[in-house]
Amino acid sequence: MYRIGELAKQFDVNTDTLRYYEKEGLLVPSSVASNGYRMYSSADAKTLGVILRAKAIGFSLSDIKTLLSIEVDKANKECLDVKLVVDDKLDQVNAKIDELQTFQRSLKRLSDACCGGHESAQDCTILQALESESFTILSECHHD
Amino acid sequence: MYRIGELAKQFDVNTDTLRYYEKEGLLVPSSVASNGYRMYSSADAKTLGVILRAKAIGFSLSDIKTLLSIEVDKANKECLDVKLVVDDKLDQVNAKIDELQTFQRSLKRLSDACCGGHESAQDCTILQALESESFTILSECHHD
DNA sequence: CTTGACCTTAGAGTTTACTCCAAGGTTTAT
DNA sequence: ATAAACCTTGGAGTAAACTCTAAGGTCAAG
Repeated sequence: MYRIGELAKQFDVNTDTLRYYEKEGLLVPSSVASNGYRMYSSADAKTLGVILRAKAIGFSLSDIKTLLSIEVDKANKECLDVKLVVDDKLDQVNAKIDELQTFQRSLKRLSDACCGGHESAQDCTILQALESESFTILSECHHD
Repeated sequence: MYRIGELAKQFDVNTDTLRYYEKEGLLVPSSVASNGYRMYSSADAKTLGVILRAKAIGFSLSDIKTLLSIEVDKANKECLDVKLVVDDKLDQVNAKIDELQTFQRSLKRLSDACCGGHESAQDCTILQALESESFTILSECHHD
């Protein structure tokens, strides 16, 4: 059994984070001592490990909650249930990457077009592009 | 001169958004009518265009504020000043893409390893991976 | 017996970019 | 005259995942 500070130190998180996870129903300490202190079992510690690993690969706390609820009722769940969560997140991540790559292309085009020297910004191609109403086309142009 | 609702309709934004941009110092209407109505000039409209285009390519409102402050003092600024903002944002976008691609690889590996069928989740490879302390290595493993 | 390190709760603050609401004033049309 | 469609202000609410503060209780060491 660990007190909150011990568990927090072990996993290098803030004690407030653990209280927050409890409030969110992700990690409820398996018992409470007579002095009111939260007491975490090694199963709790294992669960925290799962939470942090899931976070590290991009799951939101809400996703993780779903995953943990499947975990506790494994016997009555199917692989499909688990895979759906993962594939859903994968779709979100892919969509976000696509969006950022669109940003990236536009920014790179702006950057490459600009001399970046000590010349006056009066004629800066970047500012001109941002002022130009036809610039939006750039971010949607797919025939590079 | 446009009233706030006219400008909002023209650019398909909420009037509250325009008031918010004003509060943030991004777009201050060039005059206020005697009845207290905000009056936007066509220069203001052009600035709004710049703001929305900059937003569309991934700049935050704070970035845009910097860009606009350069814009109004173009004569005393250099191309370098502008390019630094763009390159800085490009670095941030690239970093975010890298992070998401790490997520993507981990998620894809999880997904691919799981049958996704109607089998019991008891032996699901995804759940096993999340429970395994050595799993973190996967997200950092570069020798595919 | 007091100091310091620990723990408790409830609640507020952070960030970003809005969005909504209430209560009221203005303008235009019928 | 009155309704509809505008506009004003100030302030609260939203999402996500914490982080911090205040005021106080607990515990071990010196």
